[in-house]
Amino acid sequence: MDKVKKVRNREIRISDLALELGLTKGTISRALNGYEDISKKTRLRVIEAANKYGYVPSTPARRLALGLSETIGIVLPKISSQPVNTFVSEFINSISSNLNKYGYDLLVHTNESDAFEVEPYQRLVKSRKVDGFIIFRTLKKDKRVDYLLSENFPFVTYGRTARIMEHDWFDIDGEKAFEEATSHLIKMGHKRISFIGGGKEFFSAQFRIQGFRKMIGKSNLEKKHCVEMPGDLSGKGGEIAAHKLLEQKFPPTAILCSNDATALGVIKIAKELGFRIPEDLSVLGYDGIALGGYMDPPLSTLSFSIEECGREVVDLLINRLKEPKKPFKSKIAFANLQLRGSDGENS
Amino acid sequence: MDKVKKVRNREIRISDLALELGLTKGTISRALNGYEDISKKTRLRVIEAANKYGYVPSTPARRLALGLSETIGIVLPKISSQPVNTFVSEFINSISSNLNKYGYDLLVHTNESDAFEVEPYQRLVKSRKVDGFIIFRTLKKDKRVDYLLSENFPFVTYGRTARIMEHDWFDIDGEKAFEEATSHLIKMGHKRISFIGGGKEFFSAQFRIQGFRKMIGKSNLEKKHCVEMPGDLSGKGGEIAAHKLLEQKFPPTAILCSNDATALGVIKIAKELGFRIPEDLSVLGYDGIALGGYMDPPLSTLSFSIEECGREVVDLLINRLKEPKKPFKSKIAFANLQLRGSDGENS
DNA sequence: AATGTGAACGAAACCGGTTTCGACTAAGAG
DNA sequence: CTCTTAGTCGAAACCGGTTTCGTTCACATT
Repeated sequence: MDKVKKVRNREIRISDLALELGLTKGTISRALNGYEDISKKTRLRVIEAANKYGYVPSTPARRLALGLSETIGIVLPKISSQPVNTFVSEFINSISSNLNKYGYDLLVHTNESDAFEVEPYQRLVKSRKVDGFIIFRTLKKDKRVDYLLSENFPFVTYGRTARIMEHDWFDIDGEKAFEEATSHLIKMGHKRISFIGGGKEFFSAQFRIQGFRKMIGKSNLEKKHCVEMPGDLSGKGGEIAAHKLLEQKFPPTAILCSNDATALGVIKIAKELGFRIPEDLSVLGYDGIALGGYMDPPLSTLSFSIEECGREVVDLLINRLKEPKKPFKSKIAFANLQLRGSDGENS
Repeated sequence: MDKVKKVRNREIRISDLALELGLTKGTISRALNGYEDISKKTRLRVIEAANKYGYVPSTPARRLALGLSETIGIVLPKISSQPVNTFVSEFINSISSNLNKYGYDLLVHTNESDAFEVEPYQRLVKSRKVDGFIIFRTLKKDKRVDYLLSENFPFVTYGRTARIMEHDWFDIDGEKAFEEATSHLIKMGHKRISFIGGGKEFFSAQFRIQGFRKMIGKSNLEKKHCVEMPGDLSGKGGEIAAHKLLEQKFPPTAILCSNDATALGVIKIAKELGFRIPEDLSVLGYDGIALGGYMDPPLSTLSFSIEECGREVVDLLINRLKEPKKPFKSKIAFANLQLRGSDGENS
């Protein structure tokens, strides 16, 4: 691979500034970085000159000298996995915006193979391109977490893992969310409530199904009519599960889905099979994607703030970088039942 | 702001390797970078040792020495602008994946104020954090383009600008797309076809409306029944425009929308007003978002490959970096009419 | 045997910052 | 009028690579 020609930039360097002011670069550097041993007079002189000439320190040079990259890495799965969701873009948006506040940059890397491979993380660690990671879509046994822990490399997860006590994390309380959703459906008089899960590999799937089971268990509904179906968090997965559920002799009157995409698939098939929504069938999703509001009927869902997710993980990670020794922190946020129209009373 | 403590990494450095092998770091460097003046024997010895010890060059050091950041920047608008679309995440996914092939990283920055401000670009240029930019959602008169051209800084746009001959760009042929869509509707027997535009600030809006006008002009339809409405590329904008269009004495029998979000808003209002789709009203969108397929009826749209968009802009930019003097290149791709169910014959 | 040649590597400068340490100066203390 | 001391700044090392230039040595040449 032929090299990119280097075009030394004509940007002003610290030595230019030093020459101009008759100082040494060490002094310039300390003046700009607020050291106490620089007189107020020269500090002001330096700052003024820096502004005048538009001096901005060379990031590569700073990074080398400081031994820091001031960059956080995030590894995305290949898009194919969830093309239906705006989560990733909103999450990245929030993360980068919040990182910028702290003077950090966001490096986005796309995984070529599997989203959970360790390899891209290794490369980024060894090449010293990032100071920390944000990991999302966590697994219970997560190799990425294992690797970074073994390297003692800073990171935070969005989502819990089996090693919850050994790292910082932020998560939405999926269990509680599905408890709420389930009891809402029970209150609405539904007797046959089904659940479509998804992404069993994700730890989050367990919490969601637990919430469902817990409330079904507490109720006096007939368990055999409250079926749990597997899914894959895609619209297609919802379609398949819906076929199986709705073609039963006693089909559910309400279906709780692990995410909105699944719910959309369910609604599609339900309509094809002649179910009216919400009269014959209530459908609840999870994610709160904006497009759900434009469905017919508008999708009822559990929504949460992605902006908050980004902000929280960034705060946790920055604190970790600042104080590596501090005990690990975690935070849980809640999803809100957003009833828009795809759910109703059981008649 | 207190500084992050520096934890000098225990990663192996080039000097460690040099010591270990009894060579100098210059020799190690040249051996690993394929210089001709290193004997095959030592080259192999060096490579072997590098693998054995897991040596990976420090990126900050390389970047400083090379005067390159090997990083491409992209500045995202604050999410509020288009929460309905998966474009951004797919685009980023494709870009980062394609950049990785060339050994480049992707730096994602989020604009705090306006998407079209120059300021974040300036900061990234002056701090030497990136070697080039990918700009999207271009304006006809684009300050970002003006700035980067004035600095002679490499970039490529996704979307055309007024200074089309002065930079590399990739775009979808919006004019042709809307020509096709319009003539499709004409062929289906529609006599009253309306258009809802959007994002007038974007250059792309002009091409789309031009395509519409051109085909309406060529036809013998009554122009007064082929209304053009403004929009803002949001669902809300579609709703507002739909109200105005459909509450006319002679409402359109087909509405062509500048994007899918708008089309969803239109469909929502149309249904509320009692229009059956597609029997009473055909609606066409643009973008090809996956979720459109789950609408009722599934949204007909003009779709294109976002992966391709990412790949093309990356190729253009990398070539520019490799050969800064070459004449500018551009490429146009086409959108495909994807008829899913929201359009039909005019009865 | 002296000279020329090319292959292979070492030495050192350089990239542009940061940080430690020491020197100088002026003011305050005795 | 010396001696400290604090306040300022310069000098230089350092971060970890890359690259230029020159040296060394083996070997072929005459």
